[in-house]
Amino acid sequence: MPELPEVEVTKLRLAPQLTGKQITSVILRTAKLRLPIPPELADILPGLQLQKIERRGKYLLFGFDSGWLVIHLGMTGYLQLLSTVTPPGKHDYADFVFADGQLLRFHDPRKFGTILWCSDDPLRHPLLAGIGPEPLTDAFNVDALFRASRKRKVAIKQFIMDSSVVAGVGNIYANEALFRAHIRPDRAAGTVTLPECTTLVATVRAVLAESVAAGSSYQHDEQGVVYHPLAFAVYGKGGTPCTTCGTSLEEIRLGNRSTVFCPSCQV
DNA sequence: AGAATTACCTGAGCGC
DNA sequence: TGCGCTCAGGTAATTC
Repeated sequence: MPELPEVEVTKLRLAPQLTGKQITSVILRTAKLRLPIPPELADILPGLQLQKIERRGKYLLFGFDSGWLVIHLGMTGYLQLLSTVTPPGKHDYADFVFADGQLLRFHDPRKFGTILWCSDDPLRHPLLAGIGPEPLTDAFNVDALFRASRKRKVAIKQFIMDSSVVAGVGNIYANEALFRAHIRPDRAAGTVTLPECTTLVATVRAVLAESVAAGSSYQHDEQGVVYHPLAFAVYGKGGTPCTTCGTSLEEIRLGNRSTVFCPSCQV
């Protein structure tokens, strides 16, 4: 569920609180995430000072002098920052305790998240090496998108959700970007024209950037998922009138993902 | 190679 | 009240 904006906002929230702080202890409560949490984290991290927090796609990268702590929030993960040590709840699977008493807690009911340790460049880790261009940089551009999509038969929505095509675009923002670009999500990627690719690059950037600026479209925390009521034009709104033309929004499934679009506005 | 499908996991919501 | 079912979806692995 956390997509790029949610991860970016998490980074922005944590960086001022934790940068420069030293980790004193690490508590791991399960190794059974989608990938096992490396148990040696509890030995490696204590004593290290957090230098910086970066993001690549939906991965958070916590930089230390001797390596990187890499965290992916999966579907239901979130990072809670507590000012004091408090008893863990049911799905609190990792605690990172800092010297000033702050506690960074990883919570993930569905266990789709990932925690890794990289002793060298995390961008070369197999899970990150194949990630496509960052959508909010020039690396994501019309030329690259157009070229990569030629002769591809997969639906354009699934195409832009492919992390090797562009980083960090999940189901929610794929729906929103295609609505704004007036492109039907079930079109074969190879049929999307150059002008349409131009528009799509712009709308992908726009929906992500707007969401980051708003502090993400939703927050997933101990209170559950909280959506900004007017944040989405189509996501979760199948059967309701299109905000542009009033036509009933259509809901289909693409690659087993809920897909909503306006059959009138999107061609 | 690319497309399609499945697995991983648990909570919420629903029909009965 | 509770059982069984479906859905939610990021990503990797598997199959065709």
